Amino acid sequence: MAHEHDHSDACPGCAAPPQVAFARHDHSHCAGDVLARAEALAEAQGARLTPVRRRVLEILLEEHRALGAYDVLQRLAAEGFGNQPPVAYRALDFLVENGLAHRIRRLNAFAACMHPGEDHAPVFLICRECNHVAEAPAAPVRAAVDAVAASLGFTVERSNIEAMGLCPACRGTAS
Amino acid sequence: MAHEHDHSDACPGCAAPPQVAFARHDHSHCAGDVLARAEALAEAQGARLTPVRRRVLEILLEEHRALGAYDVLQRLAAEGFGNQPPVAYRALDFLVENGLAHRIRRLNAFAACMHPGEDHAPVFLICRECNHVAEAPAAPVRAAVDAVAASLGFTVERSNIEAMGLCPACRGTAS
DNA sequence: CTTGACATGTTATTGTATAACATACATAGG
DNA sequence: CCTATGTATGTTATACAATAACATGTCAAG
Repeated sequence: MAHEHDHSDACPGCAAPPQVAFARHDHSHCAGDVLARAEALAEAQGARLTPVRRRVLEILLEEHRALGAYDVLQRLAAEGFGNQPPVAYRALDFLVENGLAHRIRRLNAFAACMHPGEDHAPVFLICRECNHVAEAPAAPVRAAVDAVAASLGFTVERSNIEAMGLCPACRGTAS
Repeated sequence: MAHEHDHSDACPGCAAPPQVAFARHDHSHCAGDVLARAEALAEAQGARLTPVRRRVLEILLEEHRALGAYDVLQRLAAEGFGNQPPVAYRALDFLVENGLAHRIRRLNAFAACMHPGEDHAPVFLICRECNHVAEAPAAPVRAAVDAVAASLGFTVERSNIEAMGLCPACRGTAS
């Protein structure tokens, strides 16, 4: 079921190397790859990737963009899973807790993690035009956050960095 | 109406210099100072700091922490202003747009800006214990974000950086 | 004083998220 | 085998957050 994108030229958020995250490519490949790695990671962590959870992850990977909990729920319901909010939220929370998905607070939405097991708490680059989300390595950014926090005596446990702007594709098509 | 804090030893988020943001101090002083600067800034921008808007800013300054829109609304209603959600949201949106307050997405809440006119889009340090929010200078952090975004061809327009953790006071009282 | 722009007030609704409880399902210990 | 236990799922109901759409009021420029 390999296919080219038909929803956009850009494919933000795809797996490493980051340099191609926004480049045009067939992402059924990277999605499959991510799913395999996600399964391995879940196993390694003793987390159970049950049918609903796995299906939610697949949905996020297929859509390849940030999806609201109710969007996910709608798809689940259509496939015979429960059709009440907690079904979606529980699966999504599980994925987030286990590093298989991210919550994009600015969009009240969730997106599959494209680098499971690697750099958690990445920088999210959110295109305001096409709504696609890319993950960028956050190590230097987090270092800067830790530094300024430390100077105030604040201990950072988790950080969430979201940048709004224009992805390369949408900047090209600027109106 | 100067008074010492009775809700907490810490006073995160207070105005410059940042080194004292979390230090114990009388914040009625910095709040008044911020309010004066906010008025000046609004005037300079041709923005009208009307009674509701001004009152909302005062409420945020008095509370000195992130407040939900409905918390603000409740206080407004008790003082004879409108008691419907749009009243609070409009005032809050105005303050955010004019750089007088910030929206803390992680908390679905709003907090007064402690450095009106200075460094916008700061780093937010959110204490998970006392819920207090401090603003830290974000220039180096934003530089790091811009760098990684640029390497992907992404143009950053706005960024939102929120760190969860423990403020100095709450780390001391760790249970 | 009237027009136009902006601000406020109100009703109603949509969207997001969670509490609380009931049921099913796996699996390790008896 | 089976039953006790923890975990996962399903369902009902509700809480919390945000906005659409429209009516009214206010103020200053013409």
